[in-house]
Amino acid sequence: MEPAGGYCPVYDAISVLQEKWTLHIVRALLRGPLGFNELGRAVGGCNPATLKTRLDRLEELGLVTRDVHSYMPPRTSYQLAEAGEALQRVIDAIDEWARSHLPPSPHRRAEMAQMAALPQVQAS
Amino acid sequence: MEPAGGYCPVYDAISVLQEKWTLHIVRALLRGPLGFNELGRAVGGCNPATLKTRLDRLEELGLVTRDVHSYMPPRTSYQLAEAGEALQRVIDAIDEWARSHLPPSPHRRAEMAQMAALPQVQAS
DNA sequence: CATAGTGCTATAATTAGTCAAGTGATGAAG
DNA sequence: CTTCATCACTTGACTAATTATAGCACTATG
Repeated sequence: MEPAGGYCPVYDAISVLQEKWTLHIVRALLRGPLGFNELGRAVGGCNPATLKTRLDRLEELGLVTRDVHSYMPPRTSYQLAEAGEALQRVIDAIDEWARSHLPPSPHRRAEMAQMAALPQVQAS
Repeated sequence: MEPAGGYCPVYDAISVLQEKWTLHIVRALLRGPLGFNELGRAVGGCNPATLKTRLDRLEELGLVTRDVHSYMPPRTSYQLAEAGEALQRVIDAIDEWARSHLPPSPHRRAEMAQMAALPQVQAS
């Protein structure tokens, strides 16, 4: 699983970032630290097993830090380390690309059609 | 599988880009159009079944165009459409992040160690 | 006292991705 | 002239990743 000629950091980076939920997790944490379940909900339906796997990975890569406030009752918070926050640029780039070049999904297209059909409502 | 509050294009974008091999494919095509097997090799060993699935998806999203030059013998070339090329910004952002914040993989670390010539250690 | 919440973990089932082989025409090599 | 490789894939069997579901030990709320 290597690029044709030699090793490059971008290849590695892509391989990390393409893991399912990873970018969603980072994006959620960019707004501030969250607890485990809280994060799961923010991310939109990632199940706990996968979430734990990802968070462990992100922690070992130094993108995320885990603070255990109390064991019982359990209370933990996850937040981005510096390397994690630096992904803001990547998310921003994706954001910009999405708005200008990604065709809306069927679901969103339906929603937009609905909004367009309704009488004008002030959307700020 | 939706974010907590409403739908946003970034979420959709991330969901597309996190599919395995997708970003690798885009990155390979950024250097110019490629044939099917050629692309598979450039991408670093993606198998044909997955490659086809991804390319079909990218085509339907309008990121990639497929040109069939001849059916038999088969000759096809894949290249980025405008929306695909626009991902250059995203790749660039990942590139920059990778260089400054991603710890080298074990493999690369081994390579670098070798190059940096460990002090007084002779690997024979 | 039942219910919902915390951060997980275990098990099983589903889904996604991989591997190996094959297709059918063609060009190159033996 | 036979064999082999190459092109762009397809097929089917397999494995790895992700999911649903349940549960743990415990607190806080109603």
